[in-house]
Amino acid sequence: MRPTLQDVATAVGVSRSTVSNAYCRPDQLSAALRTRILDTARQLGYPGPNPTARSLRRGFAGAIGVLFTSQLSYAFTDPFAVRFLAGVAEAAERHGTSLLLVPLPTGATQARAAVENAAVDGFCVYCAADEDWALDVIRGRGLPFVTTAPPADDDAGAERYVGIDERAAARSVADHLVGLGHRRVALLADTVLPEAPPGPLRLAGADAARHPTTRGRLAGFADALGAVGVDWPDITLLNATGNSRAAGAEAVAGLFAGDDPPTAVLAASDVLALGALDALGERAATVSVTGFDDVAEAAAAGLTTVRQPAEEKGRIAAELLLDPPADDAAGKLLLPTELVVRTSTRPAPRS
Amino acid sequence: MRPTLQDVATAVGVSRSTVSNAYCRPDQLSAALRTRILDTARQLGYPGPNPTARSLRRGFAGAIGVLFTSQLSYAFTDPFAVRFLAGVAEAAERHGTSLLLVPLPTGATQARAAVENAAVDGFCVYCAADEDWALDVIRGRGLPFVTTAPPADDDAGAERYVGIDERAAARSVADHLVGLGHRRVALLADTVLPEAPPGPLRLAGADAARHPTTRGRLAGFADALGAVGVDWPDITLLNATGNSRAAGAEAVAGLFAGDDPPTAVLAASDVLALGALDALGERAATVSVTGFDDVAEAAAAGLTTVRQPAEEKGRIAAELLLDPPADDAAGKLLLPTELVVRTSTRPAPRS
DNA sequence: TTGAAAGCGCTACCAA
DNA sequence: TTGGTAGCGCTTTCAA
Repeated sequence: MRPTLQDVATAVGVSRSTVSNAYCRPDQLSAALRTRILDTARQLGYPGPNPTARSLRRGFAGAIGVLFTSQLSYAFTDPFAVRFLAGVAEAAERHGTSLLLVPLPTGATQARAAVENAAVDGFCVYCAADEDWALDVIRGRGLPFVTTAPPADDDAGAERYVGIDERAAARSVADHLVGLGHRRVALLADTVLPEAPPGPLRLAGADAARHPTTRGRLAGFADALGAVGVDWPDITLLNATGNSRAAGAEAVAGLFAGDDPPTAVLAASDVLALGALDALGERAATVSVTGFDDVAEAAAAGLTTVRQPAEEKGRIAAELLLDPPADDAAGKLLLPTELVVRTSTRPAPRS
Repeated sequence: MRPTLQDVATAVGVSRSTVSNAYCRPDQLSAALRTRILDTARQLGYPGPNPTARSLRRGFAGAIGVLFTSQLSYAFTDPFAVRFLAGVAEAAERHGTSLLLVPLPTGATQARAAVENAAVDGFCVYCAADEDWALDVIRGRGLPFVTTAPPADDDAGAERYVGIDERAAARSVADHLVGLGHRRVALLADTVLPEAPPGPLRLAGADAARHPTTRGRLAGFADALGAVGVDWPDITLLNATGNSRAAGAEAVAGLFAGDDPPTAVLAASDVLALGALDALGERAATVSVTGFDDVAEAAAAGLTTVRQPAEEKGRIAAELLLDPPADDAAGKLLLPTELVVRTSTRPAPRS
């Protein structure tokens, strides 16, 4: 049996409180006694106060939870998510707080349970204004949380978030393409509808997309095209079955075989855009492609994209959680984005 | 005040045990009573059993700790570490276990405390055969752990690890380079000695390097060179101040300005190798460079390297922890590696 | 099918 | 400076 604090107390011949003080309030006892206690503890093989018992008693866990909409192991394949996480880690590090990454099982009940059972003091919820159930569970637990997007309904009062203006940002790349004369354009996004197959997809409008981030970006793309008279029904929408390079390539495959193919592809993420470039191969020299996020690979590939501050988003999210601003409005942040023009976009060919 | 299980019990007019059963042993009470309890709980706003209290009582945390030698936020900038983490996450996901990422503060005492206070059932210790103190703390707590390298001292009995044969793997790239006729070679590694400045560094031998992984790789490089009569004192060793592209570039800068520069650079990681290529610029066409790990960027850069299975390493580490093999030897794994020859290596120029 | 009792290991208050 | 007391919120025997 592993010795407990009580065992140490008995061995030294003092009370539990004193042993406890030896560990967490050195100033509450004489140095001599403290040394004696710590020595005895070492001899007995007492590993120090049990973290769980301490958490229970103290009333906090010393960790914050991080929730990803997608499978956790997928999150690590998404360069933007990883940079977000790096930012969160940086803030947590400074605060001496640990990070609990909670995988969400597929079943609804089990996923709920995972959030209910996380021993944390709060949550960073990545990219999930959509996962209302998770936010409900967190609220139910009375825990603070920060999301990476404004709440879908504005009635949700005093929430905290750090996001970007998805729609305006998307519009900025789309405007760039439109300015280059592109009119026949394909939009590329992932998991537009839950079970949609890869490739062209009919959708009533940007609003019909499943994921709020996707909705915002598609709407921004559509805004720019609408401004020059290209309306939603005339825009090709391509669905990718995941936010990965391979899925991006798959979604685009075959599109350029038909006649009158698009002159440009507006992707909802860099990863998808890079996949599109993969699929285009030689044709990439004539078709314009844009991304979103400005991940590291984008620069190397010469991808025109919208930069959003990834690490900063994570850092701020964690800070908002770890020391909440007194001012309510200060907890609602939209970070700036920036259009980054590289070589993957060029004037539309005269037709 | 947040309601507790007791409050629900009182409200329904049953005992705490029954409410507890309603949550974790549905078969122990009638469906009707259970429904009544759950409904009342909802009305009262009871969020379900407190995870910490449950952990204390049940005696396990439902999470495994992940420890990185370097700063946690740095780990996310290292593509190999991220892939390792993805593997760990995959296994954890399947097991319904969370991942506690524990940042290690700089102070020795505080770093110890961080490991002591982690509410976890075991640890995956990434790349830290060196961090003996951490392993000691973990052992002291009586927790199981898995490392990514064999223990430095073999007397450490029943440990579990999943690593590679660093020395043999390193020798395989170095042999390739030697086979191409290279004799004037620079080795590039990071943090060879704790406070060493960037650039050329005198070292008594590969064994003198601080980090065990680095020791293994440098030794492997030296083996191959030694076999053709190039001995340690004649090998240039370059120190990088971190495992990053920038640090790799910095370490190499200036090396090729002198006369009789090396014809090849053997780097201890892909990231460093890519940095070296950055620094070489045009000269990269004449100098051969090799990496280690085979991260995603390596392929795009045409980097000759040694591939090791990153995700698998993580996955296996977590599995070794989550369901330990009965057989002791089955917990000690060296995974295969593979030399991947690309375009960054070519025959040495005749001099 | 339900309940009473007995802690899990610790910390914080207050009194000595 | 030290110790006693009183729980933190829960689960799990075991007996009814």
